Amino acid sequence: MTKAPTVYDVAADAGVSIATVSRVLRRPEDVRASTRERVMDSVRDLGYVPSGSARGLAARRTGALGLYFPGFDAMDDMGELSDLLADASPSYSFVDDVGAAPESHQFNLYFDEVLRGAELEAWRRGFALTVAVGRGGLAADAARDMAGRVDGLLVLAQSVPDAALEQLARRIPIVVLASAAHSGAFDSVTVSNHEGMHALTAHVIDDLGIRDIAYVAGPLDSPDDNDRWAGFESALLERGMDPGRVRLRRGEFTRASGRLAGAYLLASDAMPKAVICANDQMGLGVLDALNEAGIRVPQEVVVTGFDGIEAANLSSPRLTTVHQPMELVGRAAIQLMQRRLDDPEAEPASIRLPVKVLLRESSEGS
Amino acid sequence: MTKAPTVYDVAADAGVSIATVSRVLRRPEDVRASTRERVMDSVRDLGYVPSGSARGLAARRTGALGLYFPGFDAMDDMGELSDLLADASPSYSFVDDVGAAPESHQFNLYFDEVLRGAELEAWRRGFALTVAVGRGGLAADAARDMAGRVDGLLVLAQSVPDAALEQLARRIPIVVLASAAHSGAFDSVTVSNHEGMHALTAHVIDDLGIRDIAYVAGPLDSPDDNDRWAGFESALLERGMDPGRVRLRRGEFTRASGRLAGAYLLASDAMPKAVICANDQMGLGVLDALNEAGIRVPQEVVVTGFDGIEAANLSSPRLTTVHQPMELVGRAAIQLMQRRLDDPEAEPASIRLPVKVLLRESSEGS
DNA sequence: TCCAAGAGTGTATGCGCATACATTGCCGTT
DNA sequence: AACGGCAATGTATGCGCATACACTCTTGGA
Repeated sequence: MTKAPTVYDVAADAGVSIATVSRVLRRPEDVRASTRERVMDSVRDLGYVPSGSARGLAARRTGALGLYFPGFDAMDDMGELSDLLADASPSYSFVDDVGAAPESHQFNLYFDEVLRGAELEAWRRGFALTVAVGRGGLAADAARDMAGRVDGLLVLAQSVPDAALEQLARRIPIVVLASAAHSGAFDSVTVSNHEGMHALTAHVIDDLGIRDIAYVAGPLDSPDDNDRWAGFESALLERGMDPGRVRLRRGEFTRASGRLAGAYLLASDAMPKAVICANDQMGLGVLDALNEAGIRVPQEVVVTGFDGIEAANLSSPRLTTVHQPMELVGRAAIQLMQRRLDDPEAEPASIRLPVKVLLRESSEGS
Repeated sequence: MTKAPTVYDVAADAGVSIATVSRVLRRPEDVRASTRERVMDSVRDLGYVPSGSARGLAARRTGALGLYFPGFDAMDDMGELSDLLADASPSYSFVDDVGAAPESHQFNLYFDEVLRGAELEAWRRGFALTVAVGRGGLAADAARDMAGRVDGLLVLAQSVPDAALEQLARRIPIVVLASAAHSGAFDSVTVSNHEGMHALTAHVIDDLGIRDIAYVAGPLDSPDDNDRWAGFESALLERGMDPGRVRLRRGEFTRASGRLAGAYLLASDAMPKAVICANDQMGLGVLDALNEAGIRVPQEVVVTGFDGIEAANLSSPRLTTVHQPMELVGRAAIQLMQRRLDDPEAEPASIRLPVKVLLRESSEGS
């Protein structure tokens, strides 16, 4: 790891000026083939790697995009490095895991897929992708730091305070993901939460003939949750049913809170004929509770979720749900960003992606 | 999005020199409180965001770390932005998904978790994390580009050609993940593949009393696969069994190839009493094949996997497997990188993380 | 044969910041 | 009263590259 060679070193080695070295790397066709090869040889010989910082500074663009997620709160510390290096603990251990309760990851899957889509699309367009996960009060600082090192910032709903977001928007393009709230002010990508839940609810009522329905909602501050409830509500209203009379439980979008909701329903006088949940995790939790109580799904009660996470495809019975194109959300966001970078004056645009209602065994005869 | 304010603008606004502005941001305690506040006010008023490029250039460090993954090959294109914006397609659709075959994601889960661990740990240490996914022949270029913009590079085994890797190592610190091959040359993080598979195999032979075993291996070029096979092999040898006589099928680490392997075993004269698979995906595929053929697991055949992915916890029967601490791999890698950055002259270190043998229903009485 | 028009290359500059070093002002000492 | 020492701030420079502009050398047409 000797001192890193620079354009000057390469130029000297190849017997050309630094401008030519730069051209060989950025616009090879502007340089005569023989010169180009000579320079490339020097580049290889010296192991030259252009400095991203210098490039970014001179070109006024970094070639990187940022993706900012809301944070996982639970962040238990791990032992420090010294522990790991010095570790004399056994290299393996046995765990009797028979009969363990399945608790799949929290919301992670959602982010993972969005991230993958964004990464994919960013790469295709020649951008690097820098990710950051917001942590409570520091979100604004972290976002600012990030804003300084990228050409554009993708922000997941609720991960950055609005005030901070507007500040940043004065400096670099912002695309907001999964938040209907910001439509109009920023470019944004959302999914058809409303329509999806509406369609699913209509299916339960019209096709399955069920009118005795309970609803398991998510946190009040979730825009997704609001949209889904609105879709559910409108389906009821259209059919002359009163949403106010629906048994409503509110959970945390986790499997555990779904179990609680399920237990609550079990303890009530009469089970509803259908339990519509605002996301899959809670739907799976409800399934857990019902399975445990020996209630047959879907024969006695129909259960549905929302999101289309993998775990909903592996449960028994498999969970009917509304699939969100999460990877597409990430890709679409990058596309919007590209458009914004190409034309900074364009009107803010909003992409609303379609969802798929996946009818599975938790709502159908097997 | 007017012209971005710089230190000069802030300095002028606050009536100080640029050095003072810089100090306020980097070493606030070196500046008198009254001055500091005046500068901070200007920073806020102007919406100043320091340029990461300029900082990186002047300070000779970017404050970012890179994470380089081998690529997903299948990269089907999506419609372009114009399609999405103009899209008049319905906002939802119904899909009859009853009875669909569960095919969980490919290897993604593995990367997702490593990434999460790395992100977490990088954040804690004040680094940004830039991710890139290698794409075939361009891997070397992409890695080089990345190397120019970060202070250190984490590389997953096999994602960058060795020659390119050594080039880059001359410029910035490299930490290799999940590759025993590079130990000694680079800092590296691995898991106890050998020991884990050895322990699992010993359990099958000694505790379950099974000696009629088939092995479903992964690709030949996978170091993980090699290690696991070696662990399996050594367990047999220790017990006087001949690894050469084990029925061996080689797959692609995918569920589909696991199904194929299962079908092959079913078609053979006699089923073995245990099928040990080099990863979970293939183990799940074998389960699929056996379930379909009506073979009872574990009563007639024991099946095991390796990795500890979530899907292996949701199958029926749930899959006995060896859990890798994937998130820890990511975190440990960042810790190693930190150590290397702190002390560039340190001897290359290797962290080998312990695994957990998870005994579940696919190998035990329920 | 001479010149205009590129093609190819070099020179000079600035991107925005961190920081070494210089300068100023203030306080306590002698 | 003069001075040393330190805290606070300013001045000047360079980090490594892209690029506008200047310059030289060919080449083809008149």
